[in-house]
Amino acid sequence: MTNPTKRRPGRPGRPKKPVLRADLLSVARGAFAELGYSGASMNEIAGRAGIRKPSLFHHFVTKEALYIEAVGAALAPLGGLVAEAAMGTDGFWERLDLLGELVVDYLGGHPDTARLLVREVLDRGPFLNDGGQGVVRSILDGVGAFLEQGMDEGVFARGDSRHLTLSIIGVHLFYFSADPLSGAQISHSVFHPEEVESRKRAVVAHVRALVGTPGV
Amino acid sequence: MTNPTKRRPGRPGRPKKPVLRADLLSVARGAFAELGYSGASMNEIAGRAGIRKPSLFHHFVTKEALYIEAVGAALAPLGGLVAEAAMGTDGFWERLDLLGELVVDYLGGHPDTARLLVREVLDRGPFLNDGGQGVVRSILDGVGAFLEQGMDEGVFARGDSRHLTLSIIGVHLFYFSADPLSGAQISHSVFHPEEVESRKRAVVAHVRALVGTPGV
DNA sequence: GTCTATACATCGATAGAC
DNA sequence: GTCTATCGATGTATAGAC
Repeated sequence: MTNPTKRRPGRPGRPKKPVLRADLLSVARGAFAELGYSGASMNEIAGRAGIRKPSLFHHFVTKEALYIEAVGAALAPLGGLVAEAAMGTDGFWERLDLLGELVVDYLGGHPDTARLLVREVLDRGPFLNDGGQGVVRSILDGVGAFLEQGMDEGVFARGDSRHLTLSIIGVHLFYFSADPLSGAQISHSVFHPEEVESRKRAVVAHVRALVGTPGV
Repeated sequence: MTNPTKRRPGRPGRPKKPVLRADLLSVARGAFAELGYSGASMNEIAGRAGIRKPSLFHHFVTKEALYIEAVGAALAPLGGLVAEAAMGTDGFWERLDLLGELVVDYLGGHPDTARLLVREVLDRGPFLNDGGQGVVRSILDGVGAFLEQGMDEGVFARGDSRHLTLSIIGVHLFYFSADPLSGAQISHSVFHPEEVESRKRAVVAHVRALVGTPGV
């Protein structure tokens, strides 16, 4: 065991360049989005980041802690967008369009987010109920409250805001989470800036049409 | 080892009542929908079915084979619905409404299906490209072709059928795959017959609104 | 057709050298 | 802060008794 003459290859030592915590979170986000929580192992994530598994455990005490921190950072901005739109001073339709554009920009600019969010919903993960007072549920409730607000103002027909909210969220999330299925017929990825602009125009029109639906 | 006098508890033997293959597939479907492919172990599935792991391997040579057979049976009927609607002789709007109602009825009547299908898309599983000539892709293409047909007939404004198709599918799938998030504000599950009827009315109205969207 | 027992890989997580 | 080495549990899959 304690044989100082026999040196094994790849002996430990001082790291040339310690990896940044933010880089680890980014890599983890990609792995969780691609493989899911169960499918993404700590060994896989560490390998993608260029370090070994125990080094990853040095930065995050458990796999769950890594997941919560990685996904939480990706989801938080979405709640902010909804809250901003609901508190705006413009007319309802202007705020509705703006919210749609901001969400598409965000999901289109951060390719892991929609996939992560949908996985979280399917898995009934920690962000549905507890983690940070339920980020996912707050996003959902925020959209619902925003739509109720428009109904209260008499801007559009009163309908079932719950069905409307879930349909709108479905329109937003499925498209970006289903890549490359969504982009099967186009030349470049759905996350290409040009395609994000195209989707943005479509979503704004679609959401306007949905919200204009007579109550059912 | 070979001690005939010492009998262990729970020794093997003839099964009282052999489990049916269809029951195993049903149980596996539920487990894959709930836990995902990686999260659902053969041990877990066997346990839910009331047998042991090696007995499950006797019916299905690998975990992947079990998954493919279980999910394939759940997805196939959806493709049939789309194909039927596209070939109908009624007017376009009638066929559009009927397709929406049939799909909601199917997804609402088979609680695992939407969740399985969305997981398959997120995982880029075997049904996206190969398994049975790409069931998922054929469903997507079928809806797109149906919409193009309506445009060709001049029934509604020509728009981007790709965006339209993906938005409509998002409306259908997210709602049922996000249970119980979708049913957070209602008293009973989204799969309760009464709630399925409610969703059906909403979806028909939403899809009509989406399809009536001016081209973008 | 079901079982016990087991092979072998990988899982999350830890110990301790450097 | 990174590493090698290892732990115990669990993963897929198999052998062979009944």
